[in-house]
Formats: sequence, C-alpha cells, structure tokens
Amino acid sequence: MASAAIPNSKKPGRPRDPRTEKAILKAANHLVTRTGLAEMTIEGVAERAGVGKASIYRRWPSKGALAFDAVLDAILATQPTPDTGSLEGDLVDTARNWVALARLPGGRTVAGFIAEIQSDPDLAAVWRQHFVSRIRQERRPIIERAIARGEIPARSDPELIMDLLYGPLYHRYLNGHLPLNDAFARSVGRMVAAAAASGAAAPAAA
Amino acid sequence: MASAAIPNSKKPGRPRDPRTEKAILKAANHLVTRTGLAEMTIEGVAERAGVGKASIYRRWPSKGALAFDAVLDAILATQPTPDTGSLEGDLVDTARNWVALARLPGGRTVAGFIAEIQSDPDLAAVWRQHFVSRIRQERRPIIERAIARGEIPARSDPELIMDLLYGPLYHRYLNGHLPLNDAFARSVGRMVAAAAASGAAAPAAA
DNA sequence: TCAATTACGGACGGATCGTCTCGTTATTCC
DNA sequence: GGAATAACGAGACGATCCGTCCGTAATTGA
Repeated sequence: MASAAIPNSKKPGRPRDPRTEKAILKAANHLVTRTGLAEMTIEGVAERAGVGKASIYRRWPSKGALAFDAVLDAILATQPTPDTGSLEGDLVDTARNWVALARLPGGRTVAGFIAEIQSDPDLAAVWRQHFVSRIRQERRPIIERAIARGEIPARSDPELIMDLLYGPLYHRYLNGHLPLNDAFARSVGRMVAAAAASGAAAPAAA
Repeated sequence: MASAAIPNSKKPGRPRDPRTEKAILKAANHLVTRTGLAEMTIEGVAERAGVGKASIYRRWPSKGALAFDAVLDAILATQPTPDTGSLEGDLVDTARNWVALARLPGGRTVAGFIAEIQSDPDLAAVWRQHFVSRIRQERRPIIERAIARGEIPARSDPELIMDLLYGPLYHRYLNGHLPLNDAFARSVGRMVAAAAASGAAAPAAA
C-alpha cells in the first residue's frame, strides 16, 4: 500500500538540485522588487542566478508565474487580518496596512502583476486563486464579527464590502490620479463601514 | 500681426500626408479593439496601414500614445453624465454605464491601458489628464447637485466619492475574481450613495 | 533653378523570446 | 557494473518586435 506519500526520488534520471530553484527564486525576487516585473527578463534572471534558461523554463511556464512564486509569501506576510473590536476599526486597519505595503520599496510589485494578468490568462487564474481569493478568505472574520456584534445586517454581502474597501485603494494605486496615503485609507475604511452599517450591503428589503 | 492661426503650410519641407495619419489611426483602432493593446505592435499597425514605421514614430512617441488617440473619443462617447434627480440614481447609472462599456466587444481596451501605464510614465500622465481627470470633471455635477438638494453634506469630498464608485468597478474589471454585471453596478451605486448620505465623505466633525 | 528641409516606405542592427543541442553529471533499474 | 534517463550550465538558433537610419520624393524659399 505504499502510495505517493514518500518524497524519496524514485524516478530515473538526475534529480533536480534544490539549490538551483532557490537561486532562481532569489534572483527573480531581487529583479522584480528592484526593477519591476515589466523590466525583469528570463535571461536576466538566468544570468543573475548563474543557471541556464532551460532550468527556469523547466520549472515555471512564464515570467509572471516565476515572479509570483518569488514574492507571494513576503507580500502576504505584511497583510494580517486585524481585530480591533469594531467594523470600522478593522476596515481602516486593513486599508492602512495595504497602503503601507504599496508605499514600501518594491511597492509597485503588485501593480506589475495586475498589468501582467491583463494579457496572461493562466497567470490571472493563479493570481485570483492564490492572492485575491486567499486574502479575501482571510478577511472574512471581519464581516462575521461585525454581524455577530450586530453592527451590520446578517445578510450583508462580504464580497461586496471587500470590493468596496480594496477597490478604491487599488484604483489610486494603479491610476495615480490622487495620493494613496494614510488619510485616504482612513477615509475609505470609514466610508465602507458607514455604507455597511446603513444596510446597503444587504439585499434590498423593498 | 499674422500669427500661427493660418493652417497654410509655411514650413519648408515635404508636408505630411493627412491620409497617412488617418490610415494609422484606423489600423491602430482595429488592432487594439480586436486583439488588445498588449498584442498590438507598431509593426503590425504599420503593415495594416500600409505605411513605414518611421511615419508612426514621427507622430506618436509610443504604442500606448497612438492607441490612446485611436480609441479615446469612442470610449468617452459611451459615458455620459446622468441626471436622474437623486444621488443614488446618478451613481447607479454611472456605474451601469461603465459596466456596459466593459462588457462590449473591445471592452478589455481600458484594461490594456491600465496595464500599459504601470510601466510607461509618460503615457500614465496622459491617461490621468485626458481620461481619469476628464471623466471625473464631467461627473462633478452629480455631487454638486446632491449637495444642492441637501442629500449629502456640503463639505463632502467629490474625489473620495468618485474613488468609492469607480474603484470597485475597476477592481472586478481588472482582477476578474467575481462577475462585473449590472447587479454589481447597482449594489456599488447604492452603497456609495448610502455612505455619502451618512456624512462619511465629509471631514470628521469630531 | 536649386539648396534646404521634411515626409515617405523600407532596410537595418539589437534585444529578448522560447526551443534546442551540446557535453557533463547524478540517479535508477536490471 | 552498465544502460537508460533526466537535470545541469552554456549558449546557438530562428522568430518577433523594437527604434533608428537610409535613399528617395515633395515642398519652400532664395
């Protein structure tokens, strides 16, 4: 009954060197955070990592997929789910954390991914599943606690509230038409909390 | 005192053929709306228009600038400023119009520009000035009328309200994590109207 | 008439893509 | 031990597209 649970290499041929993968990811992380995803090239990563291009293509199907693996964990680590005791407090903190990430060195990294997924459907699917949906799943307790506290109606749509919160932040982040700062984050959190408290996020009773 | 008001060619050298410019714009419009901005190439436009690449670079500094000129008027023409008599009605109509544009054939055109400006600062400046700011300017009466009707506080921030409205629409449009449909447009308009009516878009009194 | 100037279409060198080949190395199966 | 297999770094390769340069054509002004 020995199934595929054993990580022992049982396939013939030379096994992949784990250091190769680490070197590629490290080089990709450096280039994508320093120069941006658009400027990062597979050839550049290969040169910096001291590997052949084939060793990259053997592991990742595209530049975007590699860059995603190279930076995802670090980005997610900066975005905890707050628990302040009120809906407005949680929404404001969430928004402020996001703005703080965007203003960090390398803060344009997410913008590079949004740009990339507009013309790479495969990467878009990975992005939605492992980034957008994952963060939203982690933020669900904010809404659930607000409902439990009686701050908002029980039927309030969590996805709608999340879109209302993150949407304006991404909007300024991607368009750059107005400052993306702490004051804006607070305003957005306050607005969304007010809208949700008014019951507008629940199906219309009329 | 004859100033530069006369269109007569008075500069030396061969004058530009006006048909060349029209042919380029027509070819660019076709390619950007059919295949997307990322897939459009200057070489492709030149071939389709039957002109040399230099004739394109002589007129536009980049692919994005050309595409922008080729499609801007058509896009703006689909986005009128509604006047329904209520803030919620105006916001809902604005959102619905935008969603309708996004769902049209060629509806990914704007996504291509958002992607492009993430790595083209010059195009980003043009985009902000001639698209984002222009649309916002045209929507100002929505807020002003709502203030005049007493629906929202006089100090309400129009930019904040616009970001709250457009942000969530763009968010679903660019990420594709959830459907961008008429129901969503209505919900967003209703939420933003509720938030603004609550006074959350005005500077905190506390 | 002719020098100066600018537009024209097409040719050109350069960057990067993704694939492929080379000679070598590490591992499995018999 | 030896054949088969697959990963390794290096880089050649054809393809695509970039942005500029080149020779020619059209126009102005002296």
